[in-house]
This record gives sequence, structure tokens and C-alpha cells, in this order.
Amino acid sequence: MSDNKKFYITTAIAYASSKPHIGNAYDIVLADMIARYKKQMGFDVYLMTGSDEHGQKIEEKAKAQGITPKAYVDNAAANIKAVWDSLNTSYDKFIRTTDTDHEKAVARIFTKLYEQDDIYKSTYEGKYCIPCESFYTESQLIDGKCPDCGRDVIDSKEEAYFLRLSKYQDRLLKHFEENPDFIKPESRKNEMINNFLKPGLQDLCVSRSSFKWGVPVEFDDKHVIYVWIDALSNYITGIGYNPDSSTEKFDRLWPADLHVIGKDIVRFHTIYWPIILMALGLPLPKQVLGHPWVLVGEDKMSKSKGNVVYADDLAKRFGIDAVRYYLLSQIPFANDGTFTYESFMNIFNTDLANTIGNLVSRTVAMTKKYFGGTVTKNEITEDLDKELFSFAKESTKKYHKCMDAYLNADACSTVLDLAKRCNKYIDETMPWALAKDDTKQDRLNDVLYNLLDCVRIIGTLLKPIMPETAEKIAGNNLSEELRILDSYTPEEIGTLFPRLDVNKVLEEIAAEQSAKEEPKEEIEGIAQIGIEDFAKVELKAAKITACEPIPKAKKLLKLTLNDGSATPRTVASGIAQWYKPEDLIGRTVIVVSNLKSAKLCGVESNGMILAADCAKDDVKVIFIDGIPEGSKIR
RNA sequence: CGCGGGGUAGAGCAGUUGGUAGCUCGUCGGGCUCAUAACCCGGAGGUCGCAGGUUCAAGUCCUGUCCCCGCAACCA
Repeated sequence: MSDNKKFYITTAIAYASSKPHIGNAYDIVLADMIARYKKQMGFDVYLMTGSDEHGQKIEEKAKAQGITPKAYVDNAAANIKAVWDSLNTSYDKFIRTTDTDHEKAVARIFTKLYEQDDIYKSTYEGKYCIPCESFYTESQLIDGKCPDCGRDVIDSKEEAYFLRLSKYQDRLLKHFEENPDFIKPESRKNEMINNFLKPGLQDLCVSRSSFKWGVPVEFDDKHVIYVWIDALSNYITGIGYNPDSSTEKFDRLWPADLHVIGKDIVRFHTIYWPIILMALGLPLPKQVLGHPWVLVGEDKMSKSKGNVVYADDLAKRFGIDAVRYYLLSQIPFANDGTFTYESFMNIFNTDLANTIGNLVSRTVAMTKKYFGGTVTKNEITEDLDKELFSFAKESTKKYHKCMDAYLNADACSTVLDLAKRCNKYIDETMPWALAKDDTKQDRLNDVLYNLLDCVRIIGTLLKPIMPETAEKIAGNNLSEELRILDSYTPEEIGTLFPRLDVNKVLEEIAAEQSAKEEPKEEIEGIAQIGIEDFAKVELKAAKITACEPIPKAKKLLKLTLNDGSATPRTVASGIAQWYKPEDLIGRTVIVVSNLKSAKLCGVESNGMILAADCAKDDVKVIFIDGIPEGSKIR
């Protein structure tokens, strides 16, 4: 075992219900970059990632495919791993929540917490609406009645296990105050404190009895352990924690130095997870980094929107390092970043091909052409050289500052600036002119040496970001020290990043997408139904008799319908963006009349009206004017 | 008055502790020819959402206001 300081870093584990898209991949790439950087800084790094494989959704998906959940997640985990590997990520361990040692440890953790009364069995207290088959908390009730249908509720109970969050609330708040860097970026910390801690924490339900695919509670097999304790615990079980007997590895690595996660799960990592650890008597992770999202266009990526971009596809098309560079240089520290093929290729051509690739290319070419491949070190005398080297030194300094603060985009641009400075240096020194003058051969040698030296620095700095490229550029001479080599004999490395013809590639992509789209589209996501399922849906014609906006809601309109029955029907519909009340009154629409009622922004909605998603951001209600209200539609 | 994040050149974004508004792409002009039609220099283009205020000085602090976007807690 080395004496180096350890650095234990984790990513969120990916949910094994579908193939991870480029946004999910950002997590592991970012963590990998940090891990590689820390390694270079002499830390003894351990990077863990993995997959979260339990839960109702997976149980259902497996069922829909007619396979066991285990078979389903085996496949899914392999997919996730394949994507991670396609990005050249250097994780030390890939944990799966279905690993037996994890499952055992989780079961023990649950039991331990139960035995020390941090978890208690309770009944899901009381307010049950029989027609709605739903439980509600006191605070959810409206005037003591069911918030959905307004009917009376009865006191009812269903047993479940709860984690006492409230008990640790003050301790957690204190921890936040004493460790200002616990959550990064800071804005997310304020959100947690204001939204969750200050109003007071409610105990958290940590078991489920509505599905089976999970770690069973040891002493009560009607229940499985719900995602919180199961998934979050991976950070400790993956390195050998068990309440009964932890390994030496765990003692060495824990507490984690950094959890890298998406901003959507900051709450779980900065509230639930610390409290679980406190209850277990373990130290808290040193820092949680909640990074922003990668958006496609305006939207969050989702299958139903058909805008999913996969990292391995991108890597195949443009190269691994290009994808890594794009993610690490373009996604801001605090705001969400936007992916488009255009911007991707733009960055590729500008930063990678024109600036870095071309610099390396011209430098190596000149060395070969003018010096047969070898240049040697001499003393620096010229001011131009001194400027170049001091710029390189400054860049290195800045780079470290950025990297240490996880400002990866800024770190990237620091390296880019150095490459640009080198390109400028070539213009300033004009090696091709020197080459023509026999008396200036020494000067030419020095110029090329200086350039190759800076290129080596660039390679070194790029290592965590683009490992393969760094290797090609700097070979075995990775070091930030200037002028440590007596000579350079660069090898021919070919074109690092061949310039892309943006329009051509866009056409290719469009062609491939349209070829793909037709056959698939949602077959995976939506199960086929039989006629008997369809028959369960009751559709009726209904005339809109009144319509008004709902003050609190920007998307909803409140519609009053005459569906042929004596009582008017109220429906809330999310079409305010496209229709004004006066456009709707008097028109006839199709209403799903046996949809369970729901409360939306304070309005009870009984049913929904049919509308078509014509395009992104274009919704049209289906009007059937002229059909008598109440007509059954089938 | 639920919480939070945004509104900066045609587009996409930077702007820690207040002191001449920057970057990439695009655009216009010049230079160079070692290099991946790449590189280097220069120009045009912004009343920093709007309105007030503090200050010798505000994109940067305060107040008000208008838009855009996320999140709202066992979704039992």
C-alpha cells in the first residue's frame, strides 16, 4: 500500500431501467476526469461507479418482456458498463446493487438501524380514501376530506418502516454550517436548507410492500428495502462496509472525498444520505458536487421526445476524446448545458482540429522537415521565448486552480489558450524564414525545441481530460516541468482530429436517424394492449359549457363540460398555452370519463380531454363539433 | 407574496471581492505559407431585461417591475 493520500470518489449509480444517455454519461466522465487529475497529483485514487438495479419500475419492465428481473438487470448493467467503457473511464469498481455482498450489507444496515431505533415500524397513518384507494397525510387533506374526490376518509393503517430524520436534523444543519464546502455549487446548499431543513424534516418511509424486487427486510419478509437505503449505501458497501465486520479497505477509503451527482439528486445525497451515515455512526462524505444537466435543445432528454443522444454513438462517430472534451469544456459549472450536433462539431473543429491538432501537426512537421526529426535544448536568450515560457507557467498555475475547484470548463480553456499562444509564437518567430537562412539554424532549433516543450506541457495538462490524445502528444514525458528534456525526436502521429465537414455530417446523421426511427419508436416503452384493456376506457362526447383559467397554474384551463349527464363535469386540462377560454366554449370534445379524479392546482379534475401532440410545442385539441353530448365513443 | 436559477454583440456563453465589457462561431479587411483551406493581426457589432437607488465609480450592491426555466418533500 502506498503512503499517498487517498481520494475516494464516486458517481451516482445509474438506474438500470434503460440505456444511459449522454447526460448520464456526463457524471462518469466528470468523475473520471477528477479521478485522473487527482491521480496525477499523487493521490491514491479510488473511483467507484455502478448501477442501481432494484425497484418497481424494473420489476415491471422485466415482466413486460417476460424475463426475470435479474436477467433484465444483467443485461442493463452490461449496457451501462459498455457505455462507460466506450468513454475510456478509469473506474476501479463497478458496483451493482444486486451484488450479494451489497444486498447482505444493506439488509444488515437496515436491521442495525432498526435495532437501535433509528428505523421504526409504524403504520402509514391514517387517512384512507376507499374509492380512490389512496393514503394521505393530514397535511394533504382538504377540509379533512380526500383531496382527490372530496369524500370522507377513514383512519386506516398499512405497516411500513420509517427512518427518523427529524432526530438528526439539527446535527445536519450544523454540519452544513461548519462545512461550507460540503455542497457545491453553493446555490444548491441554500436550496436544501431553505426548502427542506428549515421547514423541518418528516420521517422517511424506507420500505415497500407493493413490490418484491428489492432487498428483503431481514426480520419481516413482507417488506423490501426502498431505494434510499439500498442505493445510497452503495458508497460504503462497495468498499467493504458491513455493520458486523468491515474490511480494511473500507477503513482506509471512507469517508468519501467526493460524491459526483446530478443536481436532481442533491437532496438525497445531502440530507438522507448524511443522516443514514450519522445513524450508522460513520463520518460524512467530505463533499458533494451537484453538476448541471446536459440538455438537448431546450429539453431534458427523454425517449418519448425522441431526442436522446447516446455517448457511445457519439464516441464511435467522433472519437472518445472528442466526446470527453466536449462534455468537460462545454457544460458549465452551474447552469445546464445544451447539446447540439452543430455546437459539438463547432467545438471539434475550432478547439481540437484547428487549435490543438493543427499546432501539433505543424510543429512536428517542421521539426522533421528542417531538422530531420531531432532538436536539442539550449539556453534561453530571446525575450519572445521568455514570454512564451512564462505564459506556459501561468497557464499551468491557472489550470490547477480551476481543476482544484472543479471548474473543468475553465481548465479546458486555459489549456486551449496555451495552444493558441503557441500558434502565435510560430507566427512571431517564423521558423520557415529561419530555415532559409543558414546562419539562423541554431535559432530555428531553439524555436522548435520551445514549441515541442510547450506541446508536451499541453499534453500533460490534457491527460485527465483526453487521456488518449495526451498520450499521443506527450508520450511518456508527462510532466509540467519546463525544459526537462535534452532533446526531442517527435514521432509521426498523424492527424489527431480530422476537420469535420459540418453539413455533410449533419446530413449523414439525419439520414441515419430517419432510417432508424420508423420501425422502433416506442415499441420498447409502451406495451401492447388487448381489446379488453381498451374497453376499460370510457370515452364520451362532451360540450364545453364554461371555461376559465386557473389563477395559480400557467398551463391549466378549467373546463366545465356537459357530458349528457345531469351533473356538469369539471376537467382541468394542460392546454392554456395553446387555447384561450373563449376558443373553447361551445365546442365538443372527447373526454375520458372514467379517469380517476385528481386535484390539480386546487381544482378537482374528473377526466381528461383528448388532444394531439402535433409537434414539439404544438398541441391541438380534438374537436368533434356536432356530435351529441353524451355519445359514447368506441 | 412557495423555493431556486436565469435574462450581456446575429447565435452560444464568460464576467471571483464594484473601477475602461470579454470568449467562441458568424461577418468585414489585412498578413503569412510550416500546418488539418488550417495559423496570426485588425475592424464593425452591446444604453449588460426594464425602472429607480447607494457610490467619485455598478453588468457586478440595494429596491421595485416584466419575461423565461427548473424544483416543490413515502406522487401511500
